[in-house]
Amino acid sequence: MADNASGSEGLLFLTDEQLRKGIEAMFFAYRGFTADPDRILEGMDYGRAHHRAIHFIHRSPGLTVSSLLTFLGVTKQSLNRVLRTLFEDGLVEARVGKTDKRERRLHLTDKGAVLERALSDAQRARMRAAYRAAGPQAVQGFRTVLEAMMDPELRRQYLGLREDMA
Amino acid sequence: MADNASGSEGLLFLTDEQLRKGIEAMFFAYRGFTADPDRILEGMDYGRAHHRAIHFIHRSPGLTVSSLLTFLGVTKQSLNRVLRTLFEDGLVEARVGKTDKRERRLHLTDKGAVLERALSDAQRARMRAAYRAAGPQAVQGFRTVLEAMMDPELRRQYLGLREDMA
DNA sequence: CTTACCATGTCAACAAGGCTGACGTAGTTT
DNA sequence: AAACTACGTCAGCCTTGTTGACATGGTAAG
Repeated sequence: MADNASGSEGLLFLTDEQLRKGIEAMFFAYRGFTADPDRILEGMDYGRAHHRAIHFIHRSPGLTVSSLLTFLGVTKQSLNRVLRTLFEDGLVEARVGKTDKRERRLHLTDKGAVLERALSDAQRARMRAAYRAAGPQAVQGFRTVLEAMMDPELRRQYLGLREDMA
Repeated sequence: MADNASGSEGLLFLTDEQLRKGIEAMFFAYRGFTADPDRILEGMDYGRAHHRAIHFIHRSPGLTVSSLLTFLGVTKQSLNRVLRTLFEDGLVEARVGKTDKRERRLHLTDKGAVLERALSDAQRARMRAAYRAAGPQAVQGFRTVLEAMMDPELRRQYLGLREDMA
């Protein structure tokens, strides 16, 4: 298929075929994206849901349950099942909020931090390799497209917690 | 933690922080990516697994069950549960292979094609909007990074280097 | 200070979609 | 005839999502 004409001011390149390629790229890449952490978790009593919780608790220490809920986009019952095992196994601890004592602010324990490290090291290794192979120009584009693909609400979440840079 | 020095010939920009943002971008963007088809499927008796099967059958009409299996990366039992309902509802039909009669070559029916259209129209609309907003340069980078992120095996599938399904 | 929300946990039941293991049945190959 | 292959299927289990109802203690507003 000669699908050229993807000139530098680009509307013409948005053929259904091009878009389908993008869709499949997302599908296959996401599989790779989750593969390494999944491999680590397998055999332990944890799964992808635990990984996600651990990730966000690491990223925002002291966040509340309801904040975590909106990041993850699941029900509290679903999250609670996960959190409970993380408490029991001593990977996460909850401290009562200072100003509002109803809140439980979540933190990783040392033990939790160890697992977090292992998981994110694996995931970052793949991301780093991909970034290296693609180059900084491509990375910029990658982030731009992903950002544009998010629901506005989620994009706000994503951007809202950036501490710096663009 | 001043992460500056993200020079233009980039190795230095691969800080953990940068990588973490890439990871979260994947997470949030994938949610958006699946949101629209999910919305269509919800209420019907179908889910994301049906969407994936329909997608690949549409893309490669006449593919065999085992080819579909390797694209999807699930077990035959899992796939079969999905395929069965698609047969029963007349969205997909199987034709006995000409050369090898053990094979069942899968095709969408007209009815199946209608649903495929609805699903992929929704998904492409989002992809198209993101591509437009980001520009062709960014799209190029997007695809490059995603490709680099795939498992080698899956990348081969994606690039279509192994389609001996005739 | 009571009343009404709010943050969180929990019990119960259910569904989708993964998985393993074992077995069956045609059709193909040797 | 035997062995291998493509596919289907039964049965059971797991993770992770859902809804609905209810409990508890903290906060805020009347």
